Amino acid sequence: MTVPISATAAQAHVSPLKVTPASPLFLREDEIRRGIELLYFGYTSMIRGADAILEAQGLGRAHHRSLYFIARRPGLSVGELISLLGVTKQSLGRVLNDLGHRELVEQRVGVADRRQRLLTLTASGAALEARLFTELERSMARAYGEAGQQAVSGFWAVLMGLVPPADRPQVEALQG
Amino acid sequence: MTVPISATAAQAHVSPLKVTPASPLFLREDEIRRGIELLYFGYTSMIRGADAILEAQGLGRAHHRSLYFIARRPGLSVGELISLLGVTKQSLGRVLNDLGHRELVEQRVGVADRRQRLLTLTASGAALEARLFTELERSMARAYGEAGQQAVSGFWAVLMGLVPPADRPQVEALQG
DNA sequence: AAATTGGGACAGTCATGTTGACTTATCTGC
DNA sequence: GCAGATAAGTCAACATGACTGTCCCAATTT
Repeated sequence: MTVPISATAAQAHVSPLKVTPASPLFLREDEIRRGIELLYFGYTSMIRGADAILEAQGLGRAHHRSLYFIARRPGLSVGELISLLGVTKQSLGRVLNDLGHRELVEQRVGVADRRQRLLTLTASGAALEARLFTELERSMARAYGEAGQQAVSGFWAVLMGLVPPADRPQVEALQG
Repeated sequence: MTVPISATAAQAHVSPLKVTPASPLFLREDEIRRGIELLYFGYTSMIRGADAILEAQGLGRAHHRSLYFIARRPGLSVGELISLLGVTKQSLGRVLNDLGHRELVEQRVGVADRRQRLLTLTASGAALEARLFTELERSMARAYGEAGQQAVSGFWAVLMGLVPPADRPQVEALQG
C-alpha cells in the first residue's frame, strides 16, 4: 500500500502534496504508528541541515536550542530558558558558558529583578542563529509549500494537541 | 496574539482544537518559526511518557527506537535498521547487545542471505514494546481527537514534506 | 580465486544530559 | 529590619548515546 510521492511537486510550490488521507476511523493502530513515524523522521530531517553548520563551529544541538530561543525571545531570563528547554540549571550552565566565551550570547542584569540574568545575542550570535534558521526554514518552507496552506493548519493543530494542556501557554507565548 | 486553548476540549474527542489557522501568506518567518517550535515541543511531549518506563528498565531512547522498528517490521535485518535509524553499526551494535542480553530481541540467520541477522522481538520484548507504544498512542490519539480528521491529513502531509524525497520511500515502506 | 558485503568486536572520544551540594546576590513578607 | 525564598553560578561525579578507526570473520558475488 505504498503511496508514490510526486517528486516534481517539490518545485511547484502550489499543488498540495498527495498522501494517504486520514480515514474516518483514524484512531487505528496503523494510523497512530504513521503519526509517530512521520513525527520522528520529519523532526530529524528538519534538524539535519543545521547540524553541519553546528559541527563546523564545534557546537552541538544544545547550543542551537539556546541560540534559537534567545533569538526568539531576546532578553529572556536563564530561568525562563531552563523552563522552556526542560533541562537542569547545570546542563544549561555549561552551554551558556560556551556561548558566552565565544561571544555569541550576552547577559545583562535584570531591570525589575536584579537577580536575573537576561540573555541576548551578540551581533555574531545573531548572525550564526540566522544561518541556522535559514537551514530549518528551507526545509520547513518546502514542506509547507508542498503540503498546502490547509495542511499547515492541521499540522499545527495536531502538534499543539500533543503538548500537555498545562504546557501550552508557554508554547503559545512564543508567538507574537 | 496569544490564542487561548480550550482545556475542556481534551475530554470531548469530537470538537476540533481551535488554533490560529495558517494565513494565505504562510511562508513568513513567524509561521516558519511556529512550525519549528511546535515540532520540537510536540515531539518531545510525545516521547516523554515512554521515558519513565524506559528508565525503570534501565533502557534509553536508543533501545526504544530499535524495539519500535523491530516491532513494526519483524524480521528486518541489522543493516536495514541501521539505515532506518541513520546511526553507525557500532552505535547500534551496543544497543542490540543490550537488548539481546535481556532477551528482548532475537536474531535469526537470514534465509535468502545467511550473512544477515534478522531481528525479531521475544515475547517479553513484544510486551515491553506494547507498553511503550501505549504511552505514545495515548498522546497521539488525544492529539488526533482534539485536532480532527482533516487536521491529521495535513499533519501527515507536512511531515512527509519535511523528509527529503530520497528518504521518503523508506518511510512509506513502513506502512502496510 | 578474488573482491565485496553483512555483521561483530575493541578502543577511545565527545556531547549532552543527570544528581547533589554549596555559594552569592537579591527580593519579599512579616 | 530580618528571615526565608528565589535566581543564578559553580564544583564534582557520572550515565547515555552517539561518533571514529581498525580489525576480523563468514558468506556471497563476480
